[in-house]
This record gives sequence, structure tokens and C-alpha cells, in this order.
Amino acid sequence: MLSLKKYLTEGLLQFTILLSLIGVRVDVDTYLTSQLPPLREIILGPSSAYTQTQFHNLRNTLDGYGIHPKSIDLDNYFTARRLLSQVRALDRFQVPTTEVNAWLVHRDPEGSVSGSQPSSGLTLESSSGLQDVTGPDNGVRESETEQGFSEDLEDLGAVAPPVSGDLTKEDIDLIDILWRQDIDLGAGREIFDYSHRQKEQDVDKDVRDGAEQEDTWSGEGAEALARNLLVDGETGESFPAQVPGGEDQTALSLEECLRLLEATCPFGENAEFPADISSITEAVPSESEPPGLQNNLLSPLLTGTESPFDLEQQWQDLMSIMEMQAMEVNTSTSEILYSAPPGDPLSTNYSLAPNTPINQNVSLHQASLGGCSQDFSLFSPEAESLPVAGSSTLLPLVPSNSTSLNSTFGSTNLAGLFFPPQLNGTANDTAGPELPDPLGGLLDEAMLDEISLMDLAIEEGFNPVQASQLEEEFDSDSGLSLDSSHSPSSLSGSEGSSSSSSSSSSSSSSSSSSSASSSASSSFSEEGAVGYSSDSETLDLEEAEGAVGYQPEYSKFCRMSYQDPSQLSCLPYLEHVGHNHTYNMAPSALDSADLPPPGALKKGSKEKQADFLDKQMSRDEHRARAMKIPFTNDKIINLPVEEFNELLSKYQLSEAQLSLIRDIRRRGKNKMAAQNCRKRKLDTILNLERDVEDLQRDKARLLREKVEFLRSLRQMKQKVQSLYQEVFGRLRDENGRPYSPSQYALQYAGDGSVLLIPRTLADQQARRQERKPKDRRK
DNA sequence: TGGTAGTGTCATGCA
DNA sequence: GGTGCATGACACTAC
Repeated sequence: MLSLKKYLTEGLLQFTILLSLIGVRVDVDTYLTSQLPPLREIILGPSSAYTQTQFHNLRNTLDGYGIHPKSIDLDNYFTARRLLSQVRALDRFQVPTTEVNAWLVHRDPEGSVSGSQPSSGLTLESSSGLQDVTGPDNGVRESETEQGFSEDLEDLGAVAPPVSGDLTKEDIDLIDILWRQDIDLGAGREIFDYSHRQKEQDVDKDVRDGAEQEDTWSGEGAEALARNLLVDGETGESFPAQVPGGEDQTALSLEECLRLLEATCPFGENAEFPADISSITEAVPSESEPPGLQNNLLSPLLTGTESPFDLEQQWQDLMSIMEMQAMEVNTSTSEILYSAPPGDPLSTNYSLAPNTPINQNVSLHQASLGGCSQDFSLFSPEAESLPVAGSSTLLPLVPSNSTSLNSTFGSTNLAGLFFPPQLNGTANDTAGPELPDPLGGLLDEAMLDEISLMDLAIEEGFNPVQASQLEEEFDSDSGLSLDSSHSPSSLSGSEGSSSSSSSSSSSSSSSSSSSASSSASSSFSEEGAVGYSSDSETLDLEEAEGAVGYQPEYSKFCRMSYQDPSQLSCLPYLEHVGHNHTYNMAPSALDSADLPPPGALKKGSKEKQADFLDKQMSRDEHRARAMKIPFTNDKIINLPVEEFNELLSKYQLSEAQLSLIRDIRRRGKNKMAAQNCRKRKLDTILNLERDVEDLQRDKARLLREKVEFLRSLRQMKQKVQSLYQEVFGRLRDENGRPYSPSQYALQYAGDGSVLLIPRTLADQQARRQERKPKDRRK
């Protein structure tokens, strides 16, 4: 069955890829959704968006680059819808599930925007559907993971019609010729569009392996980049779309931004912008805009080398989980840890997989590789030194290192709240000038407080209250003093049953006993005389023997019954199994210590039986026998004090006999006490073992929850940074130029207003806000 | 022969 | 102070 699935899957994929490569549109969704849900799941997983809606064909006609991506009105519509859904999703703290989106690669006829295909063949993203995967359509193809969104697309006619007839063999040959030209020039097309080529070659393998994954945000970042790129039809290189009259292409007017914010943010009504830019409703992009300026707008939450955890701490956590996995506590732990989505920070830190797309720099970098060399330079450290936007040489948003997070968000508000100090510690270490949090007011304080509390909990590893309770419990349970009260099993079961006979033997008188003696006898009957009492068999033997002494060896096995009651059921012929302490027997009884066979008791004579019992008598029994004590050691030991004294008064006993009787009673009681003590010790140890296992189980569970929380936090961060990036990227000054992220920043105040403020001012505010939490902690 | 586990016993403290 | 109980320490035995 598996092989059949594999065969079908691979075969369909290969066939579809082939069709796609020759230009035949294959919309797998139409087949999978309606007809073959199992097959769909085989290929796509439980829920995924697998469509090859070639939006690029809408714009990429045969002459390809004749239509700019931004000329399509759907773009704004989709962007607004997506932003709205993302913002709405921000108030939901959800633990995402993994979803695999497989994208078929279609070779663009010619002049395709190479930079528009940064995503690899496989994109792993959240099922929340709020993260977009920029498909090969240069941004028009928006988040189809949103429920029903793809339907909207189709309703709007966004789904490209089949283009099988558009591409002829000559066209394909022409593409190859142009391609070879680049190769002849020393620049293969794959240099400019690595992922494009990579996808064509490896998509089949990737679909099967599911290994190559991209962070969704990188797709968005690439989308934002690619939107501003035009493509050289010959080389496939991309270059910034700074063309005259481009106001209808790339510029999103401020009005649109405001509308967008109103639609996306609940505080949109109060949104306001500085007056100096309020009049910029007709943004006209300038030709003189330095290339790459807009592309410098990078993720304010983007961390270059995201190492949100202390490595040592995470290793400890990992080892704990590994221990629990060894204990087979919960197999879901491994599922979480090892099947974590690519964006999972823990999976990155744990597995240290080199290809894990957790490194957002890498993802964005790769996305930029698809564009052009200019884009490439944006993400290189050298970019910091490039003159950008006139005199501005500061590029604090360049995520070449981990300062990017704090450079824009500082350590306040979102950055500080989304990431506990433990998480962004490296970012703090390398943080340069702290910049204000442009999204400080994006979330209301209540939500931020919740997140902050959760961060504290995560930072502490456990709930401090619970941790203190655990600590107290451990303290109180230290040692063996917790025994009886803490371990209810310590004095139950075998003890009660074993003491029943002794208590019954004294029940006639103990019921009439009063006060102290009654309490003593009751306590004795309840938890005393463990295993030391003579059972009926012993009593019969004793009476048959007619004289003295309990049967310590019989009772010994009864006492041992708490260890395994089913094995040693107080049978005399099983004595050879256990210990045979004969040192307490009379020297005369130590001779001929060979035990009779099991059948000896049945067939043997009374003499042999007497010999056998004689051997089993303890030293005190022998002494009592030698001293002619007129009652059994069992009575001596187990009778309550009053009954015992009454019994002694009935007989005329010598001083030596009385002394021996008292010694026997003392030793017998102490013997039982010792046995109880040892039993309690054993129970305590067993209970402690159970407690340790429970605690380890709890720890593993908490670690799993921690992983999920952090993953969700990371996704929220990505969404926020994406929103910031999109909104900021659409802002234009009076000249239609985008604002430099090194000079301006968006700031969301607590009252819901949105401000575009200078970076310096944002820095100051960020510092102020950073001091507040420190003061609070003090 | 030495180590270990089980057991009994003694001494001691506590209630 | 006697009694019962708990427990550490020791000795002994069997394996």
C-alpha cells in the first residue's frame, strides 16, 4: 500500500511537473479536492494549498516583462485582504500545526522575474494560513492558504487560463538561447535565480523528501523586493523598478496605507501621520531614488542569527526530553521536536540542522539572490557602508547580524515582549543603538501583559509558584520522614491481613481494655504486629508441638510477603527459598540443618516434624522451651500489656522466667518494629521513584508546551514584522519616494495612533521604554 | 573470599 | 516511669 501511494504520488507529481514545464496548466486542486481526498492527503498532507494557478501568466505574456506586476489591481486587493487577516490573527495566540505546501514550478516563458521566485519548491508554513507564500507570480498570488481566498481569486479571474497553447517549442528554444547567452557571458541564469533553477531540478525530490523549506516571511520579503523589480528579459536579471511614471505601479499612496491600517488595525480611526507627509496622497516615485533604498526596508523583527535561547539551557531541555523519550513517557514529544516546522526555533537550536530555514537571513538572502546583485548587496554586511538615500549611511535594519531585531524594535514593547531576554539575548549583546519600537502600540497592553507574563514563565522554565511549591514539597519530603503519611501504601494490605490473626487472638480481652492499653492494642492491631503474628497454620503446629514459641521462620515468610505476596504464601515447605537464619537458634538445633523435602511433612513421622519445627525455632523459642515457659512466644509478644500482665499473674513464674518473657516480648516487638521500619523505607524509596518519574513527566510536558509557545511567538513575530514591512514599504513622501527605514520608523502609540517618526526620536522613545521594565524589575 | 541482601538484635529517642 | 514504636547501627547468615 505504501509503495502504491509512493508510486501514485511520485508519478502524479512527475507528470504534473512535466505538464507544467511545457506550459500546460494543471490545477491539481480541482482533481484532488473533489475526487480523491486520500490522494490529496497523500500528496499534500492534511491541509495544504496545492495549486498551480499561474498568475504570472496574466502579466507575463510572451513578451514577458511588458506588464509590471504592480499594474494589476488585484495586488492591492489581495494585499489588503492578507494584511487584514494577519492583523486579525494577531489577537489569537495559537499553536500552529505543520502544513506542507508544495508548489509546482513553472518555467516562465521568458523574461520571468527571477527574483519573484525565491521560494523553494517546498514551503512549510503554518496552517494558520496567515503567512503568505509568494509564489512564482511575483506577488499577485497571495495567501491562498486563507480559507476561501483562492476562491476569491478564481472569482476575480485571477487564475490564469491554461497557456499550453502560448508556449511553442520555438518559444522554449528561445528561452534556452537567451539563457545560453547569459551563460556565455559568464553569468548563468541560475546565478540570478538560483532557486528558480533549483526548483526545476529538485522539485520532485523535494516534494518527496519534504526537506527543503523556506520561511514564509522570506517569501514575503522576497515578494516585497520583487515587487519593485523589473526583469531583464535577456538575462533574467532583476533590477529595481524605478521607472518614470511608475506611480501607478509601485507606489502605494498614503491614503491607501491609511485605509489599509484602518482596515487592519482596530485603532485605525485614530491613525494619524505627521503633517509633513499628510499631504502626500499622490505619491510620485522619483527616478533619482537610489536603488535598493526601498529594499532596505527589512524586517524590523528580523533577526539575523536568531538564537532565541541560551544554548546551554536548551541543551539541558533537550536532554531532559530525550530522557523522557527513553522512558517512553510520551511519544508526542519526539513528534514535536523532530517534526517541528522549519520555523521552529527549538528545532533549529536542537537539531542545528544546517538547512533549517530558521535563519531568516539565509532565507531572505536566498530570496534576494533571485533578484539581482543589488538585492544581494542589501543583505550583505557591505550594505551598511553603501550610500543610501543621499547622505544616509545608517542601515540599522540590515539584518546582517542579530541587531536587526532590536535595531528597529529595540528591546521594548514587541521586541521585548515577544522575546524574553533569554530569547533575544544575543541580539541584546550585539545590539547597537537601540531604536524605538515602531509597533509598540500594535497590540493592546492587556495582550502584551499576557505575553509578558508568559515570557516570564518561559524564562523561568516553570511557573514560579509551581516551582516554589515543588521546592517546598521536596523540602518537606526530604528524608524518610514522609513515610507513613506520605505513603499510604506503607502500612496497608499485607500488614492489615497479617495482623488480623494476632488482633483476633487478643480480641476478647482487647475489646474490654481501656484507655492507654486499648489505644496501644488498637494501634497494634491496626499497624503493628506486621507479619510477626502466627497464622492458623503456625498455631496448629504450635499447639501440636504443645509448647512454646512462635514460628519465626514461618512468620518470616509471611513478613516477606509484602515484597511479593503471591510467591511466598507462608507455606512452610517453601522455607528453603528464603533465608534460614539459624544463628538465633539454640546450638543444639543447628545440627543436621538439611531441610526435608516438601513431601516429608506429609509422610514424615511426628518425630521428623518435631525435628523440623525444632530447627525452625528461634533462639528465644528455644530459651522459652528450655525455661518451660507455659505459653507461646506469640502470646508473649502480641498480647496487650494488660492481658500480658494478666497472663503472667496466672502462673507462678520464677524471676528468670519473667526476665526471659520480658526479653522475648521486647525483642519480638522490636523485631516487628524493625520489619515495619524496613518496609516503610522500601515503600518510601518506591514512592520517591514514582514521584521522580511523575516530575520528569511533568517536566517533559512543560517543555513541550514551551516549544509550542515559542513557536507561536515566533510566528506572531513574523507576522508583525511582515505587516510592518508591508505598511512601511508602501509609505511615500511627497516626492513619491519610500521612506528610508534608517531615517524613519513607524510607531504605534498606546492609544492606537500610528505615527511615522524620525528614527532618532524613535530611538529615544525606545530607550525610555526600555528603562521602564528595568525599573519595574528593580 | 569478599560483597551483598536479608534479618535479628540492641540502643536510643520520642510520644 | 513504663510502654510501644521508630530507627540507626551492628552482627549474623545465606547467597
